[in-house]
Amino acid sequence: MTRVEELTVGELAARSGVPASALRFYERQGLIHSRRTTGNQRRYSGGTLRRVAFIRASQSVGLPLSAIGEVLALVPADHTPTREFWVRASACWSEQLNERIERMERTRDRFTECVGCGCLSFERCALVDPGGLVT
Amino acid sequence: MTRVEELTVGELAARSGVPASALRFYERQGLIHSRRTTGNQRRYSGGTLRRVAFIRASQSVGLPLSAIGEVLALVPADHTPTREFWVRASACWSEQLNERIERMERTRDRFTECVGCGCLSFERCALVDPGGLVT
DNA sequence: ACTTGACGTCAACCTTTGTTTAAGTTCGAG
DNA sequence: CTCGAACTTAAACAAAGGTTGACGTCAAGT
Repeated sequence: MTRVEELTVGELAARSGVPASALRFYERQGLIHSRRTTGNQRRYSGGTLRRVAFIRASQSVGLPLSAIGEVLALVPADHTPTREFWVRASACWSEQLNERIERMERTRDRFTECVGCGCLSFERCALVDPGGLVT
Repeated sequence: MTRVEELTVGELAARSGVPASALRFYERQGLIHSRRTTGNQRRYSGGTLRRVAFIRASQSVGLPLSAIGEVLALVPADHTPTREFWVRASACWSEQLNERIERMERTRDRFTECVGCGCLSFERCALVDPGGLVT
């Protein structure tokens, strides 16, 4: 009977939907961790599933692995993280997401405005370097 | 006196704020076009400034050059594009932007919900593969 | 014990979006 | 005409985020 507590790469891959190659890559990058069997195979704790889900969710909104790694560094790898860890991590993301959403809304509006206003003068109109391009 | 009608790479770079290397790259990718002098130097039409602005604005919201190229293919390179071309291009972007904004809002809410609900079970909760991860 | 599928490492490769460098050519002001 | 600044190309390099392949080992079923 397989312990639910520990997963092989393959199992983690199957459960998380993330290719094993990517999981090994994440591990090389220090985003997830494993213990090794005597035969040098990886064994992931069940909590790793959560970490992986967090990684993919974060990626899906455009965050780079490096940023994700920084946040995950705050989440203990071994023992189950307290709720607070995830709350903090999420709060951090919400902020970033809100910023991005705002930026996109601004840009969308600018697009519409710029074309709609008839100026069509991209050189001087709001569309050009609205702060989003330079930043 | 310099014609405003034609720009060298350097001038286009200065005016658009985009490095000449990037402009040459865009040209290789077919996003912008130039005529060549007898000495094989590039000369851009004034309208290229608009195309470049469009490219950067589009990029700033995360659209890949390939997608931008497809839309720009609809905008005539030589004669000044009719207003309708830009309207169409913009409409296209608005749609995509709205989609992305919605996706991000959904993800943000899921984050909050997931952590807030106390389940913290990323395996089964809404955060995991909300459709945004697979798509 | 043997076979087979999953696992291990390492290096090479891929895509995107450019930048840098080297070596050589052209432009245009004086 | 001359001279420096600006231009040309091809190719190499970068960084992110992995994938693929080669080749070897481990573990589980029969």
